[in-house]
Amino acid sequence: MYRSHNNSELNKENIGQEVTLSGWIQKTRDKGFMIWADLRDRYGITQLIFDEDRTSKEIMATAKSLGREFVVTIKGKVIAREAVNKNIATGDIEILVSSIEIINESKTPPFTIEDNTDGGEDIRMKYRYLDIRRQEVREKLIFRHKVSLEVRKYLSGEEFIEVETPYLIKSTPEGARDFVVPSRMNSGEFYALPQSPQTFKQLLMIGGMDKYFQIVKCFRDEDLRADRQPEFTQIDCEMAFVEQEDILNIFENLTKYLFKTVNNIELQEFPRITYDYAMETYGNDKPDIRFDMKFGELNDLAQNKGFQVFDDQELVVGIAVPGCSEYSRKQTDKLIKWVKRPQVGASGLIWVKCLEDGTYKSSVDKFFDADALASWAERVNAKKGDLILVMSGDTRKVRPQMSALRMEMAETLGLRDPKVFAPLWVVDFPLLEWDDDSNRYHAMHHPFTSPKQEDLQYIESDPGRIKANAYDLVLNGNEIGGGSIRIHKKELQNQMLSLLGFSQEQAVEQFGFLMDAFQYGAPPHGGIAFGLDRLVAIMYGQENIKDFIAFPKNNSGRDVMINAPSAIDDAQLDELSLKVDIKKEEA
RNA sequence: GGUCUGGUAGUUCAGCUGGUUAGAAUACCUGCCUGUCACGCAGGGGGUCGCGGGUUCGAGUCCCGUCCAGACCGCCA
Repeated sequence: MYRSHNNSELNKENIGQEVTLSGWIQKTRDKGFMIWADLRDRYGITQLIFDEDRTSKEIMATAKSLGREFVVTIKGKVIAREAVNKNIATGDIEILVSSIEIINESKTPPFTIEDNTDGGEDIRMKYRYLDIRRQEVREKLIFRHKVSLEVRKYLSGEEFIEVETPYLIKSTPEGARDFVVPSRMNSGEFYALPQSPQTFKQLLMIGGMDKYFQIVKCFRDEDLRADRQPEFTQIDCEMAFVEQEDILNIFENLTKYLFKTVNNIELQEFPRITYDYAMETYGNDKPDIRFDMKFGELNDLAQNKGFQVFDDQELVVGIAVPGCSEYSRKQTDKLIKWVKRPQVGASGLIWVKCLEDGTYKSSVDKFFDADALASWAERVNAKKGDLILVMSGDTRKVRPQMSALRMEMAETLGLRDPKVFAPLWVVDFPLLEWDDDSNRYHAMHHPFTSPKQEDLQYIESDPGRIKANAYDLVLNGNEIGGGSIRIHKKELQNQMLSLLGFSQEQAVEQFGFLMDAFQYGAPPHGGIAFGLDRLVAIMYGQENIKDFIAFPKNNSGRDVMINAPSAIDDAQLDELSLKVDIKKEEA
């Protein structure tokens, strides 16, 4: 037998009992006459004691030889500690060891297995199995498990059915790049891994499943970020006979339920704003509304007053940064430098200090008098003590730039409190998005999103102004879910695909199966998908999703532990009828 | 594809304006220690300064290239 108890459950009640425990040696404290060892498993830590008077010489010698991360099984008696430790659950007791077996020795780990580990990200990923022994990582994985479990409970309670959909599917040109898998039995042909189970869940609706969900891996071969992995998990949902309102309600309730059961937080009703409002007010379709700093458009107040920088620009926009009117020249210069970085790409930044005495000081005092500056202050809702920051230029450039600045200021001012949760719905997304590179419209959400009925009239004349029945759930500046009401008629789907530049043949080749299915009584339907990794990370108060994934990939899509991806041998290539021809640039 | 930051002991980092034998903490090893729990004390071992080239009397430090890691922009229907 390896254990009668785990390492967190013994306490005063157990004093006198003979127990068997197993685990890893966290640390030994050798005082010569007495040796303590912390025995760790996933539940906690129990202190073992060996001492000259009560422990045999042989066991004493074994105790001296214990190293970090040795796996041992011990038998012993639960005794009261002379000096208790209030910091751990088992702090009242210790185990006087009567026998010990070293099950497996361990090399000295490359980093310490502690909450404040000395290991950097690099080394921890290479030895991820050691990293997972740390309480911090373990807790995050358990937290994720709890969220998944509650999702399944809630949706099952609402009569959703979890159905698995295939991973080996068909590559499509729309959207992200596909990961492809060569087929041995069909030489020269490839499967693609799903970017989402989108068409399958729609087919399930046509199949009458009515309410479907799946906690499912999705794959996208695009560049990565702190909150983006090439394989990631979605809570994928679809419902038939519903309107947008039904979906928003159910999944708002799911979100509230998760926060209640997992975080013990009661969320209020989620605000709903339109995409257009989000862009005008926050310059961004996933606004962080934990703080204010709403955009104020200043065109009418600031243009044609002799300041050439503003004149003839499409947009002049400002925000009021709270409590920063005392910024020094050095600090404002730093901000100007920051917005000029290539990542932001602004051409400049104007500042106005709203001083406590009611006067203004600005970088454009030559061009604007106090009355003018006061009118700006009113427009951007600036109070005494605030710092107004203003940028100008093309709307589609300035908005994201100002948005980046808004987030940066919030970050510096500590307004992005990870323990505060501000969810909202962004609705009425545009159906299409013009792409200069390919010189055509792209679906903003995906090609199956239904246009709003009242905008169908623009489908020939001005497709760009069509709004969609599409919505995102945004939490603290992150998109954590997105969905839409889908098209369920063949004709409209065809029209949509042709808007996206598909020829009739391509449309049939790519999505003929779906449009065929629409002809056999497709019900109206719609759905949503949540990014589970991101949701879990944010609920936990973090934005980096790596620690919530047991074995994540690094920035370049590599698994540094197993060293994947890697080359495959010629025999394997032969079977797949593949030849690898890596082009190397000639010097 | 691009921008920025970093790469020095097992690990995390410091190392200025180029100058003698490259440091700290921690981890590791040895000894001591009668209640430790971040134990303490004394001692010890441990370095291809990512790699290649260049400038220089002299390079961890400056320059060029390259690889790796991280954050971001593009990209992510």
